[in-house]
Amino acid sequence: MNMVHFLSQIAMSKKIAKRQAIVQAAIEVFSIKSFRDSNIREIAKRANVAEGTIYKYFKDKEDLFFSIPMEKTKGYVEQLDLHLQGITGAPNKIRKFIWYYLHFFNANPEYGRILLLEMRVSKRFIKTKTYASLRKSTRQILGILREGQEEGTIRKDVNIYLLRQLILGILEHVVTRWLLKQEKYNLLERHKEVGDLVLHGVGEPKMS
Amino acid sequence: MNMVHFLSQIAMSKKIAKRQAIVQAAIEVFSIKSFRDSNIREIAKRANVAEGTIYKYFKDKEDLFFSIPMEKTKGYVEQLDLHLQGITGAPNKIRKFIWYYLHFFNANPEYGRILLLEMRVSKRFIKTKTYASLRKSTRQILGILREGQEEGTIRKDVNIYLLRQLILGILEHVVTRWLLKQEKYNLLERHKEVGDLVLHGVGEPKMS
Amino acid sequence: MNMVHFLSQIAMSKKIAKRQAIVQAAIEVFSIKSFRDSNIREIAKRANVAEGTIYKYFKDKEDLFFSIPMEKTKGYVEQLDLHLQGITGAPNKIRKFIWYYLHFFNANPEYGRILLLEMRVSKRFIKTKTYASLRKSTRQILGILREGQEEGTIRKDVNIYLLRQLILGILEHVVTRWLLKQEKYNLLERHKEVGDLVLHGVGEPKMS
Amino acid sequence: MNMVHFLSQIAMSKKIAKRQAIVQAAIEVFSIKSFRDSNIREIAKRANVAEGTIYKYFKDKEDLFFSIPMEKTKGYVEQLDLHLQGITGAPNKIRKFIWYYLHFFNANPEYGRILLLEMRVSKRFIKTKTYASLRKSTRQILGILREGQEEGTIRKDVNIYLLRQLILGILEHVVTRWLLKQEKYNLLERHKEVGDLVLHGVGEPKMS
DNA sequence: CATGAATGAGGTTTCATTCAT
DNA sequence: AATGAATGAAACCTCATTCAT
Repeated sequence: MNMVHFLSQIAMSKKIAKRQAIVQAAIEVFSIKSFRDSNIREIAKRANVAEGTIYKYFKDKEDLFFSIPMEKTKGYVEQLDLHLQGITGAPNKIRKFIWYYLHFFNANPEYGRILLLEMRVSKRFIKTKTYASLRKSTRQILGILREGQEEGTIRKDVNIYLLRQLILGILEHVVTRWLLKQEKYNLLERHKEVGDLVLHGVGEPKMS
Repeated sequence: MNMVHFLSQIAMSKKIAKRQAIVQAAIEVFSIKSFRDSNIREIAKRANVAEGTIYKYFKDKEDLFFSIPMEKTKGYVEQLDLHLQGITGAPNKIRKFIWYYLHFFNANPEYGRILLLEMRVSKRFIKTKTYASLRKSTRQILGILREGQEEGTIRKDVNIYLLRQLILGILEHVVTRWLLKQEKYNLLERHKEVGDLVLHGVGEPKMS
Repeated sequence: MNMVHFLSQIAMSKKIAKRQAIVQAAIEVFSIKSFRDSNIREIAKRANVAEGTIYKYFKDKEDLFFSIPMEKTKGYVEQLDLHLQGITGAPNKIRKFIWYYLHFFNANPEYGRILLLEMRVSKRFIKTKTYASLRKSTRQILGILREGQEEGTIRKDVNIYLLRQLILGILEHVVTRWLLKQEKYNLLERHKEVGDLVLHGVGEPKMS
Repeated sequence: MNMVHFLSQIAMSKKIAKRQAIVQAAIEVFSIKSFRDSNIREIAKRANVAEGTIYKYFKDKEDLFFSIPMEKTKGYVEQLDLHLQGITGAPNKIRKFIWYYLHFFNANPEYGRILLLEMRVSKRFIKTKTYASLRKSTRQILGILREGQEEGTIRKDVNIYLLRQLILGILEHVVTRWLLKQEKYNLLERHKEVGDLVLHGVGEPKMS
């Protein structure tokens, strides 16, 4: 590696670090107020950069906003994959999925507020590339459900797309309520119950 | 009834009508853009009143916004009560609840966008009186669930608060996706499947 | 005239007066700096109105800018018509036209700076309605030139469109130089000489 | 010539070349948008240099802007001199001057837009050294006019300063209109007519 | 009671210029 | 000498709210 290359690498990592700092500041600010109520000045102040600097890294305010899930999604998917490895049987995988979902937002409530309270309901967002890659991450759940149907642990007459909606629906609902109640309890408390409900339904318990 | 009283009643109903017109215009405008992106000017134009007039009926923009669910909630609850009458058994009542929920938003997508895409995730809103009365309407579902546990159609070891979250979670999720996809299909198509999923779960079908 | 009508007339004339005040302030500001270097704040200050008020009367900064010539052009054309009345013969009319042109800008140097130093060279301006009406006012000069050709005082083989360009060219040039030299001399001093030059050309004096 | 000197000469010509590249890029950019609407970033991009580099060669944006006519004027004057050589009689020289003026801008419309639509009307520009040297180039026309008066082809009672204004006025007017009309026709078409008009005036044709 | 003209604070974005590398 | 990241001031425009009529 020659000198120029070496120096450019340092410059590059500095740029990445500054970009990260801006995104982190944006997460903090956007999680308190809505997109419209947040302002660039405060993000710049928190990131310790000038306002104009933000526009060197992001096209505009919306670009910055929608850039937030990119990194976060990557980490989420990678970790989820690790957590699912070595687990056998769809039911156990579903329980793990539920656990990890709650665990993740328990650890990232600020990002949760942005993703679940703002972006999830934004007409603009669902046209974004970021949204596409986010959807991809929920696609793996379908694989688990199909696997369950093949191994006989999940009924074959269930619409797995709707089942996914049920799982995501209750998770989103639980996390959303938790966020709106200012995270006054530990989200993970719920994980076993949610798993039971999703897997066993509301009818009579199965004889074993 | 004397004349003055009579005239004042006419004046009163006129006032109520104008208030209604403003709220209706607000629903139309707030359902297109977010609270911050909507403006009073357009609401006034649609309601055929002057901008200043809105401030005779509502304290400020937020007051107008949060006034929207009041009327709507009243109609929703009344109709839901009627629909549930004469139905026996918790499972049937749950199915009817699901059907009515989907039916209501299928008929009121504009209000749906306001309630589910905006208010449901607003920190301010959950401190509102309106929110309190809205919650009351979802409280009746607990009664149905308890009834089910007593009559033996719902397992006694299920946390009914969480079960309510599951029901509301999937319904909100289904309606939210439908709204974001510009209502391109009929929401009611889903009602039977959702009921099956909630009631039977994902395990092996029960022998009858 | 009923009361409402009467009152609305007062309101109307107030609005017109305020609009006039804004235009006048705009003339003062735009004549000092270029369009881009001028700012709305200063115009508002000079007009004694709030910045936002300007946007009630004009769509945006450019709309305000291009609104300036409207009124002025009207006055110019009307006065010019009066001045040309009762004068016989194209040469005399041309002399009067030259005199009035110089007289007008001698009396309105601020407007001159805006029209001749800014608008005349603006690609945007020539697409404006205002420009169209302005051109109309220079069209009457063609009538005079045609009249001259018919009465035999102007050579028939001269391209009158080019002749108009010559007349406007020298007038614009003379006024432009005067404006750039901070109006240090009286513009009307030039009127006779310019007339001679345009009418007699540079060749040998005609024998009389 | 020693080695160091030789190398420094190469360095020098490289510097000159880079300066030229910047000026050329500036001409391209400034001819599209106004001085204020043009930006250094785009000029730097077109010149294939960094933004900061421009500030090594020019004090600031205005310095770069006003540097444009320097080179161009030099070429214009030199070529004009060549074209006038061997031509006898003021009228023929005036015709040639007109022809060359139109020819030059026909070949350099970008520079024309900068010089005639921007600089010519800039209060700042007329205080520039560049402007002084530009004026010098129009001074030679006075020599031609005096020559004409001495040889009897131009009337002695004509104010030659005003006559120069007439010639420059119509030329500027013709070229300005052509530039604003996006150069849709060939500018040189006009040259003979303009010469006729300037030389013969509008009165009766001279008997020959 | 109704109006709508007026306000002016506030926010996003651009861009000439600097300076450390 | 060249770079280009960083700066931060400046400006247009919007809009909720007020208040005189």
